[in-house]
Amino acid sequence: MNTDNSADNSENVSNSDTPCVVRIAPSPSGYLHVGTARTAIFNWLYARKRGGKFLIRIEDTDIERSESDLVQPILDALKWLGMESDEEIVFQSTRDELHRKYLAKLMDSGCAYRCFCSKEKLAAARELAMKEKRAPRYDRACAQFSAEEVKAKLEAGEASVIRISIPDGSTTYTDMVLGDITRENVEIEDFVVARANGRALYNFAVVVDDYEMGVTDVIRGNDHITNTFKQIHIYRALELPEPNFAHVPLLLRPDKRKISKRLGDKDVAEYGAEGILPQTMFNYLCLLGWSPKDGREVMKIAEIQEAFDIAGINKNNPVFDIQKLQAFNKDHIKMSPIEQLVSLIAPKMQIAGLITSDWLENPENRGYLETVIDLMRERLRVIDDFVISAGFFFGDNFDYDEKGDRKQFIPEAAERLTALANEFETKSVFDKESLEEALDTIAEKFEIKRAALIHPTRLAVSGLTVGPGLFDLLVTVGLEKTLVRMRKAVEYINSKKTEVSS
RNA sequence: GACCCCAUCGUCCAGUGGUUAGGACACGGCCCUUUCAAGGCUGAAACACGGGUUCGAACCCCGUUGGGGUCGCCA
Repeated sequence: MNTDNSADNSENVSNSDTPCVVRIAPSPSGYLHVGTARTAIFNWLYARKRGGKFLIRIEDTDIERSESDLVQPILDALKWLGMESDEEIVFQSTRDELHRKYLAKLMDSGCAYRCFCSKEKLAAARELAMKEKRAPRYDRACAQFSAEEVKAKLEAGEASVIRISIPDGSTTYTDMVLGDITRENVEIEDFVVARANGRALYNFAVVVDDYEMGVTDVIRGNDHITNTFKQIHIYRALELPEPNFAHVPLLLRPDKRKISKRLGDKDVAEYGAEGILPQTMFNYLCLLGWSPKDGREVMKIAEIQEAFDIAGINKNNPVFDIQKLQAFNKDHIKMSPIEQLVSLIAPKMQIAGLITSDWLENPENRGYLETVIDLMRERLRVIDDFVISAGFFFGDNFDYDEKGDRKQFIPEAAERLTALANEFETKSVFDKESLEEALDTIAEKFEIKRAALIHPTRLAVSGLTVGPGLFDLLVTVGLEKTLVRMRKAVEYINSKKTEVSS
């Protein structure tokens, strides 16, 4: 009799060949945070792995403003990550009638009753319970009323909500991630399923919608565990089949608090705007709480899809680490197809004023941009780095790095750069070999190390002290610009000299 | 406070009864000397604590501590 663990249990509740329907159910906030994105990813992976369906439902029953300006950003962010609903998107707010139908069914089942208690009375009771260190639970006062009493109150126009009655005993379900979870039913109060105005509340609407949408597997955040017990009792009262449940750990901030918009945690779209690739985000997010167990970390989405197994999801809450996200991004930039990089980088260059909107239409320009990207991609952490570290390939308008200026643009550099520029000019071909040859010639002439020429030249041509190999850099920039920039630097160095002497 | 969940380097992830406890990010050092924000090598760094079970526990059980979540006529 071996003890069950979550992996074994998950095998029991759903075998991997069964077609499934999963859903992600965000509420419209105009914002998709990384936690929700990650939950969506797990759902999506689960569906893809089994050839099932991935659906999106917008839970907008409370928020009056279910305008598309609050919904669209969420959909956009999901799409950015490569996830779209396999069916038409469901808006919970449009299903009021359906919810009411099931509410009537619930009343008929005898598993629910009308409650006439005032909000004030309930709030006071709750407060008292907390103060006395008891769990706040509804006292079932209204469950005692006879049918006649209820009828009379209703006719008298008393406002009432609907509460579900939770039976005695205990409730256990098998979580695909956490294994068996049990709760004493006395801990689950007779919660409200419908408002005084007759509209269904969250837990009830979710059950109805999940059932109607054919959802077979509910994969959501850990924070829904208590809801799961409530929902199970709704399924039972309505005599509907229960789906499988999986509760994935919550994403935490470095200070171990739950990630939230309020605390300034970034929107998924913001990471995108800052130059994180969607495949990086996808990869990093699903590795928070899951791994392929074989040491692989930086993976393509197809690889992840292949290796994914919900039973392998951890139980503990991981901390979101932006440093590691960026490190992943560096690797994904290296592996990413050039077209993707061009399409991401070009708009940023336009904003930076480095190229015009039609610049890319010229195939020659595109080729040049691709060359530069290939030269630079090795050292990019985020897409935005490109604008900073490769701007000099596209314009002469740059300042010299301050430290580099002090260190490299010493008085002697003027003469050396001039000589080197002249030597470059004599070369019939402008390639790595001849450049290296020219540099060696001048180094010998001045009896200095190559580095004493290389560094000032780099600074003169790029304004930077770091970057790709100098000869690659120069070949890409081209002879003409190289000479102009070197001579411009010479002038600058000379002007520094006169400033000092005057 | 009640209930539920969780617990391996600073962080993420391996490790399910016998391992020098492994990898990644971050951090330190060294190398490359054509730079580094690139690359290579390397170092420091963890089984929360206490009891059991067992010949033997990071791993199984119990407790403690710590962390997280939930406790609305919100979703």
